[in-house]
Amino acid sequence: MDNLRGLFQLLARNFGFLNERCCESCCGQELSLTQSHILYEIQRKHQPSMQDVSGALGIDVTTFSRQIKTLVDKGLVKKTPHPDDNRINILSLTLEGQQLENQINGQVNAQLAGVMSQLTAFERETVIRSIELLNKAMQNSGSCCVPPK
Amino acid sequence: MDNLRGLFQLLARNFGFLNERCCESCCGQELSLTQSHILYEIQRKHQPSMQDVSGALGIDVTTFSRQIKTLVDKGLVKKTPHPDDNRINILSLTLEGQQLENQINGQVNAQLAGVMSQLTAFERETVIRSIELLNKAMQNSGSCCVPPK
DNA sequence: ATATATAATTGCATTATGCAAGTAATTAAG
DNA sequence: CTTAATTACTTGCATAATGCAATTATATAT
Repeated sequence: MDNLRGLFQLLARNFGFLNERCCESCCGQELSLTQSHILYEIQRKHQPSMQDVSGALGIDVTTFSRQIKTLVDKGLVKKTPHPDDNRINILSLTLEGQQLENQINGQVNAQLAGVMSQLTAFERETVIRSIELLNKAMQNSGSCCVPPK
Repeated sequence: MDNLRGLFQLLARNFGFLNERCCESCCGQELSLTQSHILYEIQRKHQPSMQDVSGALGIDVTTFSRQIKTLVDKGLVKKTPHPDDNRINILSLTLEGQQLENQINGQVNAQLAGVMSQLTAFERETVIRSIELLNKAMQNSGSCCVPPK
C-alpha cells in the first residue's frame, strides 16, 4: 500500500473526534481534551513525576506545569513531594479526579465498543491484534513515533 | 477486549509523534502540524471551499480563516473565488505548496513503511485491511467519530 | 424590493505554547 | 565542608491559537 498516511491520518482523526466528543459530553466546560489525556496518563502510570507524564504525552514541561496547576485548582489532581527527593512531585488523582477519569474512560470505551460492534467477532479479533502489532512495531522504531526533543 | 481506549490512544499518540517529527524535519519553522494537515486536505479534496476543509479537519471556521491567510502569505495556498458564487473561495495549493506537501507526504509514508517493515508480509496485509475496516466502521457510526458542532 | 440565508472575515477576550531565566533541592568535586 | 554542577520544577514574557459575537458581502426567497 502506498497511501499508508491516508489510512492512518483518517483513523487518528476519527478517533480524535470520538475522543473530543466524549470529553465534551462527560466534562463539558470542566476539562479540555489535553487535560483528559493528562488524567488518563496519571491514572495508568505508577506514581509518576511531572516529567514522566509530560514526557509520555510529548507536552513541554513548562506548559505541563501550568496545566497541572489548573487541574490541582479544580481538585482533580494532587501533587505529593517525593519522600527521598524533594525536587520531585508525585502526581496522583484525587477521588473526584478518579471518578471523572473513570467516567471518560467508560464513555470512550463504550463508543469504541459501538464501532467495533459493526464488525464480526472474527474481524474484531483481527483488528485488535493488528493494533497491538502496530503499537509494538511503533514502540520498536526508535527514530519515529517518539515524543519530540 | 475491555481496554480499547488504551490501544487506540497509544496508536493515535504514536502516529501523532511520527507526524510531528516528519513535519519538523521537512518544514522546520516553515509550517505547523495543523498547517501540514490543511495542505494535505486541500491536496486530496476536489476544489474544496473553506468550509469543506475546515469541516473535515474539525477546525472552527474563524480559526481556519486566519490559518489560511498565513498559508497564503507564505505562498503555499491560493484562494480563487468560485465562478458561480462569489461568496465561496476555492482553495488550492500553489506549486510551492504542492512540493512541500509532497515532501511531507513522502516522509510520513516512508516512516510508516519503515514501521510496517518490521511485520511479515501477511501481517502487513492484515493490518492494512484492519485499518480500512475500522475507518469504514467509524465513518458509519453517525454519532461519534465526527467533527464537533 | 425586502427579508433571509450563507460564506467568509474581523474584533476581542481567553487560553495555550515554548524559550529563557529563575528557584530549590540533590549530587559531585576539590 | 564548601563550592560547583545537575536535576526537577516554576515563572516571565512574547507569540500563536482558539472561539464566540458581530460584520461584510454575496446569493436566494417572498
